Amino acid sequence: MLTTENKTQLITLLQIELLTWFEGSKRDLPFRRTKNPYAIWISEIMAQQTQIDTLIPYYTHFIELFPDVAALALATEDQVIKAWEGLGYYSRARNLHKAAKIIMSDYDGCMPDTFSGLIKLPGIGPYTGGAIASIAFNEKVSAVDGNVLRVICRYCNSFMDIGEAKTKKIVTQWVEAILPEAAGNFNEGLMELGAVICTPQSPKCLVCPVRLGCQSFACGTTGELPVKKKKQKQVRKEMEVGILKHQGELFFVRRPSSGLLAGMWSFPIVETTTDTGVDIKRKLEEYFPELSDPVFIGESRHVFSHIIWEMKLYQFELPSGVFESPESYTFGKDKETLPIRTQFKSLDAIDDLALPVAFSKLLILL
DNA sequence: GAGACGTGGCC
DNA sequence: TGGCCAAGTCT
Repeated sequence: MLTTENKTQLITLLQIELLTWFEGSKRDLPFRRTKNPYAIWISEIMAQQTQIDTLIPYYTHFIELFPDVAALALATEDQVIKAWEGLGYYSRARNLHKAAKIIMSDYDGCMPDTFSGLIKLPGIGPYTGGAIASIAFNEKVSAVDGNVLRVICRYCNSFMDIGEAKTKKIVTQWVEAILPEAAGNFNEGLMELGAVICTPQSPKCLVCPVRLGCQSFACGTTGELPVKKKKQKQVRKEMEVGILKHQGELFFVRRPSSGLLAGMWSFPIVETTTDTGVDIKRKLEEYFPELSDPVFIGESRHVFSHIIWEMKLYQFELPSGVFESPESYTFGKDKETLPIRTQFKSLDAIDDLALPVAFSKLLILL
C-alpha cells in the first residue's frame, strides 16, 4: 500500500478532503438525523449487503414498530421477521431480536458502548461493531465494508483481491492507522464516497474530492480495480409447489428455524426430478391422505444468492369436511421445532404471515 | 477458507 | 436475459 515518498501528503489529503466533502455533500438519510445508538444499530444491520435506498422504508417502519431496545425485546420473533419481510437475509432480524433480549437481560437494557462489547452480540461483526462504535459512541475504530475496501484499494492502487480475508485485514490496519478524531465521519465518508462517487462500475473520478491523491486515478487503473474473483453461479433446482385449497383457504407451512428462509411461512415445496406433480402430492399425502390429483396452474422462477428455484405450481383439493391443520410438518431434515407449523388461511387474512418474496410473488398466479 | 444466506436494481 | 453488485455475519 502507498509506497511513494509523499505518503504522508496523500494521507493528509484523504483525511481533509474526505471529511470536508462528506460534511458538505452527505445524503440526508433518516438514520443520519440521530445519534441514538439503537437507531444506528438497526440501520447498520439493515445496511448489510443491502443498498440504502432499499432499506429506508423498512428502517422507518421498523423504528415506529420497535422504537427502542425494550420494545424490540418484548416483541415476538414472528413480529420482527414480519417487519423484515422482503428485505432478505432474515437471520439479521432473528439476531437483532436475540441481541435485544440479551441487552435487556445481561446489560440492564443499555447497549454496549464499545467495539469490543458490541461484537459480542449476535449479528454484530467487525464492520457493524466498528460502525456503531464510531458513529454513535465516537470510538476511534474503523468500519471496513465493501465500499471502504474498494475506495482504499483504488486510492492506493492496490491489486489485492478484496474477496480475501488478508486484504480486509490489511485495509483495516491501514485505515486504523490514519483514522482522525472524527472517526465516525471518516468511516461514513469513506462509505459514502464508495456509494456515490467511487462506484464499482464507472466511478465518477472527475468529481471525486480525493482524485488528486488517488493512485489508481493517476495510473489509469480504476477500471481494473478493485480486484475481486468471480463468484460461483447459482445451483438450479426444479421445485414443485403445492397449493392446497380447502373451503376458500390455502395451506401454509412454516419453514425450519435454520437454513434457507428460516422461520418464514411457505407453501409446501419439494425438490423434484419427475416434474409431474407426483413428488409434491406424495409429500402432502403424508398429512392429507384423501387428496385430489395435482392440477398444474403455472410456473415461476426465483433467484437467490446461491440457488435458483424453477418452481412448478400444482393445485390440490380436499374432499368436503373439516380438516385440522396438522401440528407438525417437516421439510425433510429440519431439527428444531417452532410453535405453529401449519395453518389454513384465506388470502385476505395473511397479513400477519411473514411470506418471503419467493412465495408472495406466486399469489398472482392463484 | 469457503459456503450459506435474499432481494432488487442495473446494463 | 443473465451476470454482477449492495453499508457482512455465521458456521
